[in-house]
Amino acid sequence: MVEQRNGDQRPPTIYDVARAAGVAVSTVSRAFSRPGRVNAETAARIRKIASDMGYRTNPLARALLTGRTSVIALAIADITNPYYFGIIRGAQAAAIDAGYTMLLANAQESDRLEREALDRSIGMVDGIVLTSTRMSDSAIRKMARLRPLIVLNRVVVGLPCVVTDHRHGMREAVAHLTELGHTSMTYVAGPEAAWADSVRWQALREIAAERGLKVHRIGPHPPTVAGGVTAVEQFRTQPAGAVIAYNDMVALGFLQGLAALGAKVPADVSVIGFDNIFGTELVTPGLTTVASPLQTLGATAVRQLVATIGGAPPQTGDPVMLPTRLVIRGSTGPFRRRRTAAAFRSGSTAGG
Amino acid sequence: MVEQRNGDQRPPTIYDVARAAGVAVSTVSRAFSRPGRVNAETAARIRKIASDMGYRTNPLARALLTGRTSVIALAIADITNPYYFGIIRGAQAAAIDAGYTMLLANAQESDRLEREALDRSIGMVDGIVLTSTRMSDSAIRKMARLRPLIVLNRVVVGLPCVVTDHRHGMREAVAHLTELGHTSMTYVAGPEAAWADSVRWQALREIAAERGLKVHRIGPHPPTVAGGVTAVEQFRTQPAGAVIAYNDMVALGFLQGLAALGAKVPADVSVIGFDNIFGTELVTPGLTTVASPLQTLGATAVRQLVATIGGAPPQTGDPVMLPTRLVIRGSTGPFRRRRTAAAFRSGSTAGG
DNA sequence: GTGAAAGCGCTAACAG
DNA sequence: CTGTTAGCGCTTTCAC
Repeated sequence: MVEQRNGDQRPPTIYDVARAAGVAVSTVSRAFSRPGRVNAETAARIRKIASDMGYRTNPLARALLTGRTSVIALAIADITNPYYFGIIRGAQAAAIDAGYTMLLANAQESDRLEREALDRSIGMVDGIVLTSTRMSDSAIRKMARLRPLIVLNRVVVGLPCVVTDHRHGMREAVAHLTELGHTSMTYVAGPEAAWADSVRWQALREIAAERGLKVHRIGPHPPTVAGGVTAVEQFRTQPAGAVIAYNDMVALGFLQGLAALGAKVPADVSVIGFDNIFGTELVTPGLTTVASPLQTLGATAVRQLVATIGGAPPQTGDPVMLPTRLVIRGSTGPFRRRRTAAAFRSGSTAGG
Repeated sequence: MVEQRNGDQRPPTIYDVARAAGVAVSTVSRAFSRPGRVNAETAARIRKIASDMGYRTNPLARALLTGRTSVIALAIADITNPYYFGIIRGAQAAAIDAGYTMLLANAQESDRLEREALDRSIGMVDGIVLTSTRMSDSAIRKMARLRPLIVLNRVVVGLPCVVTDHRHGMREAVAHLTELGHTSMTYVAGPEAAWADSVRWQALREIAAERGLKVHRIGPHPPTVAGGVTAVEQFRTQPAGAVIAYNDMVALGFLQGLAALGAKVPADVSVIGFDNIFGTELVTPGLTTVASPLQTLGATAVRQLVATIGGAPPQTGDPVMLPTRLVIRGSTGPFRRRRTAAAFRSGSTAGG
């Protein structure tokens, strides 16, 4: 009703620019989005005026009309976990490349919180990347019906997924230990709900069967440094010369626990982790680990999502599988039966 | 022109719900936003129908009208840096508490990228938290005119700021070293552009003057592990018994560099970092550090921003200053002049 | 307690 | 090449 636009504080609209330039709003709009279809001079003049006025197109209005916000959501199981840093970074870079902005939805390790966060943001985003989601398959499928969606670190049949080739990684890890003379190894399990844990453990069992190795599983343990520390208690009752941990956090904790016990790494026990997160190269000895392609994981997921948003058919077939790389540091060494046995002799806390 | 709404795939709108319920759209709208002003039965019926249809209000349309998106942007200098994990986490939690969603803008350590990311998202957010921004004061002020804004880890006069009390933290660090008998210390500087670096160094100089201590500054060095490693080269030409590093990343790298040289920590050199990031407790020896209240920093900034968005007057007076806490681990110990001298005797690479 | 109607700022037809 | 116009889906007066 009130005709006085641009009253005072509120930002200038396209109408204000049009009026100032003496052209129609559509011309202003075109001057920005399709410069080719406007007289070059006019376009330049409009742009000058617009920038002088401090005009910026209102992305909300545009999105309401076009249905595109150029924002994608990245759901993360736990922002605190260094594992996700690489993923976030890769995703962010790919998003920027494609002209998208990233909305971060932290699940805080909770199914409910993840759902709520996504529920809030789903209306504002063009697509979703679910990372190590805690949601059920059916909940994921429901979301996928609302928006293009891609699943990271989990396989959901019928949806586009990007995963790491844990099986191959485990094969490399075992080969490395075998070369060092180890024939018996303990797997320190992570959370049972974790997709990666079941894949890794199953792969280890199969490989052990193939090669005639002895494997033993302890856990489950929380996928944290603390979880690794406590795992040592369980381990010492039935020690082995080599330990493969669910992930680096657990491995790092395990290393700490061993040190507290006075056990030497790798002389008494060899330890391997998974992922190659920040910190694994800083501890002493450095942690040997099966590196996940973290940044590539994030970037691949985003790129595929952006393609889907752009109209490409979603890759609902086999999941995209990214390769691992074994990073050998100081925490693995030759098997020495006597040292191992001595280190964990009941009651002993003495080391080298 | 086409009357066929709800044609096929597109989500139901408020009109669809209104039609299905046989009421006016305004009634549907009220049923959600002001349940009190609608007949209770009717409201319940409408909500039932809406949920059955899978209706969800379009946040874009709402935002276009109300001018509120319930999204805030968090600009981060470098997502890769573990320093920011705690801040992100605290910010995220506070945002959720207040009913906001967080948009992450990664600056990738670049003034330009930061500006671009913010430019893209500024239209979609109700407010902005700038963390360790690389932008100039004037650029920051310009942004602040567009949206409520809060500056983290830097003081910009006239804008609301949240910072850590580095001065006090440095005082604690020096007190700790002094108690251990150190009277001479080296400061390993971070990037010159970093606000925290200048504050920390200046504080150290003042404190040293007060107490009659000898301080020496080397650098600047990149605020990374690699930066710390290379700093050792410079340090060994003029060693001291105690080192205060710009931050934990540098300190961690410094520790590595010392180990490579065969120097013992803390017997030959004591090392202190700043921030207490992930990893400082995992290295051997653990890093003594001046802990920053990372989560509190993020949460405080967001809470203040949300208050401002809600109409509270922005706190443009003195910056909010949050306290540090000295975390003593194994990297600091008593001063031993001879050990230090011996460890860095020119050409020597042998340790204790 | 409910309905009708006017836009929020923008873009995409459709005419000229 | 440019102008006119009809909405995108929602909330908010203003009537009844």
